[in-house]
Amino acid sequence: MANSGKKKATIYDLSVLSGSSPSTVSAVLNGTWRKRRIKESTAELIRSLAETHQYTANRQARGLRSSRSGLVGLLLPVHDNRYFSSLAQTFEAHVRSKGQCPIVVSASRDPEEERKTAETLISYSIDELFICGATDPDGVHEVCEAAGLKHINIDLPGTKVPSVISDNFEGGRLLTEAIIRHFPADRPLQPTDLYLFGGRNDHASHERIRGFRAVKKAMLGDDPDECIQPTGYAANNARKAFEAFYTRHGKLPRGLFVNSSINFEGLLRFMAEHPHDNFTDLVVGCYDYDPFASFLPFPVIMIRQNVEGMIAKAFEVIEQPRAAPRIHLVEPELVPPRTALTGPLDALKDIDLPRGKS
Amino acid sequence: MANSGKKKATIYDLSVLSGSSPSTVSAVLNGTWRKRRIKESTAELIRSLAETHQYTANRQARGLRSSRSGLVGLLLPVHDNRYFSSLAQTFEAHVRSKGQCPIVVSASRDPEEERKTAETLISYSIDELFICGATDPDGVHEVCEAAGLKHINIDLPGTKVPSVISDNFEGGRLLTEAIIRHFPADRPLQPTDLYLFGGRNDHASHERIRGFRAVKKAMLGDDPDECIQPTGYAANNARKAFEAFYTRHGKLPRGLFVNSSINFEGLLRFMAEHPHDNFTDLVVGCYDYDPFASFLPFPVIMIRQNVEGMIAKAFEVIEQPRAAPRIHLVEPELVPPRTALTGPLDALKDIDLPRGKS
DNA sequence: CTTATTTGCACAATCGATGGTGCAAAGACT
DNA sequence: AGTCTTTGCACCATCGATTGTGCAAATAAG
Repeated sequence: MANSGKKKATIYDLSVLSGSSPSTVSAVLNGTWRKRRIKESTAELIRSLAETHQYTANRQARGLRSSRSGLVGLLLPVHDNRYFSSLAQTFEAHVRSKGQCPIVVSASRDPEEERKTAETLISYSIDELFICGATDPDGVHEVCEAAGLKHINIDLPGTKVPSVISDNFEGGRLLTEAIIRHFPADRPLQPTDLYLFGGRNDHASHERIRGFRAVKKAMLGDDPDECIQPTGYAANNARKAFEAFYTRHGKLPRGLFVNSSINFEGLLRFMAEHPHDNFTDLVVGCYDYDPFASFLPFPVIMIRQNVEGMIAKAFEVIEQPRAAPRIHLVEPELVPPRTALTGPLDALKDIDLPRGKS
Repeated sequence: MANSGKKKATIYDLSVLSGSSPSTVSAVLNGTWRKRRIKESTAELIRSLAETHQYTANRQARGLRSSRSGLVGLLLPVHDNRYFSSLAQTFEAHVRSKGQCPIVVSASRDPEEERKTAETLISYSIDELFICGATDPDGVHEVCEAAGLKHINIDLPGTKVPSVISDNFEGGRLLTEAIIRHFPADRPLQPTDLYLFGGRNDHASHERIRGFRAVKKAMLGDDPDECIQPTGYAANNARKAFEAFYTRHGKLPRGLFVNSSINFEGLLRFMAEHPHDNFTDLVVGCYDYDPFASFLPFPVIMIRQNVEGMIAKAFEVIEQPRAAPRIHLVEPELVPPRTALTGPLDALKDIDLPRGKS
């Protein structure tokens, strides 16, 4: 670590150096100087001084005065997940393009932590908050509302402000249909061959399950309750559920609808404990996309949510002064097995910096 | 979105309500009140008022006065990556446990953007900065140094302040050895059967390559230069390199050392374009861990970096007043094929909130 | 040469929390 | 009762940038 004693230059330093007042310096450096009829030459002098002294405005002071901070918050369940980190990546690009600074935090899907975390962000006077995948969006809403903070829901809807979410019903339908069609006509899937694992009592799970059941009923004729196993969003819970099924039936279901990649990891954990099983008669549909999962040794059909579309829509809606608290659906995309899609990172150039040191 | 007119309560509001002065309110609510000899009953009154009015201190005002913000920065190359998002997750837990607020941003491995981003964070008066995987750590150092900001390098080392990084040489050695040993004795690997793809002119790549070459030389007797293909950190560049090799030789190398998961994605993209190839005589070693990759239909040996260990070490070192700019190595872990490891998310309880609405 | 107008900028209040200082009132002590 | 402490708190400057207002000097108009 390092911490030299140097301090940052302030408008007062520059005002002394330039022989003008702090307010003049401030106006010049924040762009409002024409309105204040500052001479071009004065502005030029101050700008060059700022340049040589590496002046940058103290955001805390500016924010205190203007009660805006330039910070835009994103509240996630977790970072450590392909879908959410992709949201973070896209979110950051949008925020930075508006000249603001993203502040991304996670709250573990815990309602209490969600509210506390929102409070913390509010104490930094953030300008807007994007509430993503929250277990209790309306709880966070109360907190934002009390602070007069603009906010919007993503991924999981609330009832108080607009929500931008995936069309989970349609995605569930698409995925279920693709799983069923993947089986050959001579060995078709029976209703009890197709199970859904993962998810919980949230809007997304409900919709996906609704889509799953609708398609099952329509295509397979029946839709037994036992085939729905909303085991939550934890790999180990999913693993236990697969294990339990396996113990009871001596095999896995032929068709699996796995709700989210974290539960797919649970399936892997289960498989790791059964190294001699080949799972040849198995088709997995996963509501989430991961390129590696797509190439696993059994057919894996995936859903990729339209992250860029959702973020863009959310930024559009949050700017509308008095938008109604309706749900905006964004269509997800079905990804066939063995597909390597590009992501937000592909937009980056891969630069190489020639470096002096080895 | 929503934005009611309400304002947050301030110490001035509470001072009026309680009949005491703002400084008394401040002292009570920030814990310094005993030092100021405030009566217990006064403190109690103010605390209850703060409670009912949902008071939280304005961090910008506090930060302005104290020239600290409670923000701790993490500068990443990208969010959208299992390794870095796992670092973000672990970082956040550490920061929050100290009562501070994490602010995680990415700078795309671009030296200029890295410096600019650091400047932005500095303008928010962050208290510390963790520089992770930066292409030009010393460039960021200059910026921090000028602002008197404590900072430390992670993942890629700099020369000016301490660095906490993986033992990439050892990791490279481990991985290379495991790849070679994975081939049966009757069909052993030849020197030109084992290629390394990915990475660039950075410290981590150098060390991994050094480990790779050392083991190759020792175990296979030779180590041709052509087997080193540092194609960068972009999936498509890697894909092209695999394609080029394939075009030239009609097959892939039997053994592949893939430097980072993003380049592994490049391999998948290549494979997606060759759906009829089975790639049966192939062993991949990847310097990064991903559970799905671990279960691919060919043997995949992986390296998992010790994220928790690195973050913990970094927090330890950054608190040392005048630590020398040395490199702290953290040992990575070899992960055999078909292994589903647990991650930071497993520490979270999977709570379910019973909700009124469907 | 006056009066009106415009130009160019300085002054000072403000945002909310902090912390040094000062000073009454209450209590201790002689 | 008079002096000395201690207690309990108020007052005020401060952090750095923003912004409404005021006022000279320069210029234009008559």
